[in-house]
Amino acid sequence: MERFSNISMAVVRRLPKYFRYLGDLLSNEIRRVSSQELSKITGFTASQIRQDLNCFGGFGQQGYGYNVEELYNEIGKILGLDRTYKTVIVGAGNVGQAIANYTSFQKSGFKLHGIFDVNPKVIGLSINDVTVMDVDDLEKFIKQNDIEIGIICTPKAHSQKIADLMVDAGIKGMWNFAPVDLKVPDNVIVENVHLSESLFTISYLLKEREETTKKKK
Amino acid sequence: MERFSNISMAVVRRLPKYFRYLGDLLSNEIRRVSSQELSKITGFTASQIRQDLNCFGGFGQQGYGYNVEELYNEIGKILGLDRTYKTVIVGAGNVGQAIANYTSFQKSGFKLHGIFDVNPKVIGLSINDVTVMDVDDLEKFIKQNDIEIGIICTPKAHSQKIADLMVDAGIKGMWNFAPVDLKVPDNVIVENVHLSESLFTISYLLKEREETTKKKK
DNA sequence: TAGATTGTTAATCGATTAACAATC
DNA sequence: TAGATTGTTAATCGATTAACAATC
Repeated sequence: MERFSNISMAVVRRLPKYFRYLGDLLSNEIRRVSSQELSKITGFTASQIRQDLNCFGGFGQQGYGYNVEELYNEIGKILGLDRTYKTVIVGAGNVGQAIANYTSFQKSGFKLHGIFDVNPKVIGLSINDVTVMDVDDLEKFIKQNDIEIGIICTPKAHSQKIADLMVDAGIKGMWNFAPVDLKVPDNVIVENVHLSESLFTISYLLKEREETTKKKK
Repeated sequence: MERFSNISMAVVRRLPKYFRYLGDLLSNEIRRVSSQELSKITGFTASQIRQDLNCFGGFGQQGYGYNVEELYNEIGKILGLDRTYKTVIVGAGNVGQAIANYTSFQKSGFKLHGIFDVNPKVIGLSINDVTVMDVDDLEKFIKQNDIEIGIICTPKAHSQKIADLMVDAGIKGMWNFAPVDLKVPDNVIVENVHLSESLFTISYLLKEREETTKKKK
């Protein structure tokens, strides 16, 4: 995946966290916040917060801080959450179904237009008001409906094939839950959710914790 | 979360990826691999791979490279995958059920001992041979069964409360799917899977891509 | 032995933190 | 105006990459 700007991924990955905490402040009807207060809430340093925000513009005011609502809206726009996205899910197994039923994504603007599977037993079923279709129709569906984001919830062995198909159909981004690193052209975005890698980090850290505790004794 | 060793998290997060690719090589019956070949496969530099592996010991041999099976087993041990872990899921909604049905985690040694929920309608149901219990019994269950890992799949508003309860019951690690940053004591490990943060990264990158494409024209 | 490739140190790069002038 | 807090530059820290001697 090629990058198109000079904003580092480290910064980009903090943006959704700012957005979430600002949303919390907003629902608590807090109007203004300083980088120092945000630092306490988020755990990032005040300096880092000011640096991060300044990548995108001067949203603050000296002596005052940041207007919560304004900053929330601005970061929403930066994240591209001021519009909707057409999505499809491929793979109607456990993960695919869970994502399909996860209403908060729909609320954020990620609209589910189709679910696809190979299994004749699930084709035709309706999940969260979306019918499961045959994966043979995937390419045509993406093209005809201008789908932008493909959510890959297929088994490892089929995932690259599905990704290739989506690329041919002109998909712009993929959210990949399969435990593979997909090969796609530079202009296609892939965001991985590698659950087992996340899980194995826990066992690693548990082990590390145990070893160090032993040593200290 | 306190760290107990001087291995950086950047290194730790690459270990599961090495493990996965070595597993792939192993099932393709490839016996040896050099850091250069691993570099091609993983996308990390050969230098980084050698540095990473050397944090844990000299697994390679000059002039030869690494024995795939040996390295796979060693990294498995480093990740703590040479034993089993007792887990419980809290929250039998979409995500909780998907995780419960995800058999590959069980195969990796993460054994599901219980599922808990507040909803009387789901209490008593059986998911993947595990009965859903009342969350009121969670603390007792964790203590009596020496559960080490708690998987939090509850709504945002209840998650910190559940985490507190687990900490009191002596849980060692948590896999958190709720969109909150849990507050736990230093010796308890928390690994977050913040799905919406991951999703919002896609919309950000799509927008960035679009803007830069426009400019180039 | 000669060639290949590791282990490891040094150099570079990038990200985070500190500091402070600008200014509300 | 005085106090507060940003925006921004400079300093520090840590992670990645390059280089090469060691050695199989």
